[in-house]
Amino acid sequence: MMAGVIRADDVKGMANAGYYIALRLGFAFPMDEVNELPQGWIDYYTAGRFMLHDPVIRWVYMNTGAVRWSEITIPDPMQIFVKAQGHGLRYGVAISCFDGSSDGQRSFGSFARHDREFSDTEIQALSAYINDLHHEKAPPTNVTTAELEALLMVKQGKRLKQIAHELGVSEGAVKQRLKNAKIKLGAKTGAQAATMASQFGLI
Amino acid sequence: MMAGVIRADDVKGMANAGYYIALRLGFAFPMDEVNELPQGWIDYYTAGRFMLHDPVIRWVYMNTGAVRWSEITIPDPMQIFVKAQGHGLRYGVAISCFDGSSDGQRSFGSFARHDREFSDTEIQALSAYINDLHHEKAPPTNVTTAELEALLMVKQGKRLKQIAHELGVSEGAVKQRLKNAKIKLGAKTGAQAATMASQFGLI
DNA sequence: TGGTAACTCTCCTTAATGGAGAGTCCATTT
DNA sequence: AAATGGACTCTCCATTAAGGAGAGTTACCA
Repeated sequence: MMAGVIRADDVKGMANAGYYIALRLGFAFPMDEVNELPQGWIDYYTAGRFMLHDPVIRWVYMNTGAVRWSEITIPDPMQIFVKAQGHGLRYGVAISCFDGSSDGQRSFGSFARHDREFSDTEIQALSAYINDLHHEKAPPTNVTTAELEALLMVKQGKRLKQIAHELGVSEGAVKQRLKNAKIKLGAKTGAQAATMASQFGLI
Repeated sequence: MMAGVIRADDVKGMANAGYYIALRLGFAFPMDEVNELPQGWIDYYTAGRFMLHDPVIRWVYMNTGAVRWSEITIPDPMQIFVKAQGHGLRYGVAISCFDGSSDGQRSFGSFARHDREFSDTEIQALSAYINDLHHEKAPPTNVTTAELEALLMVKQGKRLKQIAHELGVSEGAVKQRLKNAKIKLGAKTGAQAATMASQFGLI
């Protein structure tokens, strides 16, 4: 039996009661998140501000690796696991991934099923998935200040002519900076480059 | 003495040891954040994963209004306040703002000084500032599905021609959708509209 | 039925993009 | 002290894409 590479579609099938992924958690909050939990649970959780009390959150902050919800020993005074069951989130696995090399950023996911525990194979596949996403979202480090400066101004809705004027360089220079930025970010358009840099927290 | 309207520049002077603002915290994480804390503290805080233990964070999650750090009674087993002092964050105020009307989103800020406590007037001004930002960041609700669909594809680096083809409409139609989206978002260019929609969590 | 709002389209102007090439500033070699 | 290579910056030009003004088409609601 092989784990194989899995994609977003496979995850939906595997976590049939929903899942949540937070990518590149830094100082306090992540760079990106994927929330495929049931809307009812999202609303209830939000209104109740459960995050700080959620044993899953506490576990992923403190640990690295994977654990079934049923194996988490952190106290649950607010009965969040019980409340989650009411929304179909009965069995689950929490996965936390930490890239020692980077600036302390970690990513985690919490996946839920309503019918049975996750198998070891599934947990392995999901761990690999989180790990992949974590590395995919690693921001490029070679984008120069001049390039980011131009990207920021694009994000702010400025035109190339205006950017050139404000920076005191030619329009051609601005174009080149944006062209370089696009290559480094792997973006096809200026709009995509600006949103990517924004999500990476570069600008 | 008047509180008056304050801007980002004024905040830097008022919180002379740094500040942190999280805007529109929903399910777990905020839509936007401003981090003007000292880099040394950011690194230490990140590496130590203090967030879940930080009495300030716990306070702003549970309460609405403003409180001086010295008045917070939540236990601080990890001595985060003491550790913060080593980075110049000696006196502080936490401000939490909740807009009952919206979908449970709240915003908060934590501001620090190294020399003295914040005055009531300052706290009032900072509260107003957070409140303003909170309302400024309220996502528009009138952007249509078709418009968001087009914005998403712009964000993904697609060209108008390709978007039109994939959606089965004319290129002019796509332009019109983007124009409407820009008006509703208050954006000057498609790039700005896409990044704004992205930060609002609309796409 | 007149008003309004979303969507659609065309025509024209202006802006962005991509390719090829060249000068500048460094740090590393020769 | 050249020479080399790399990263960055800038120019020019041809092509393509985006933006703006205006008007037509549904469809729905008062």
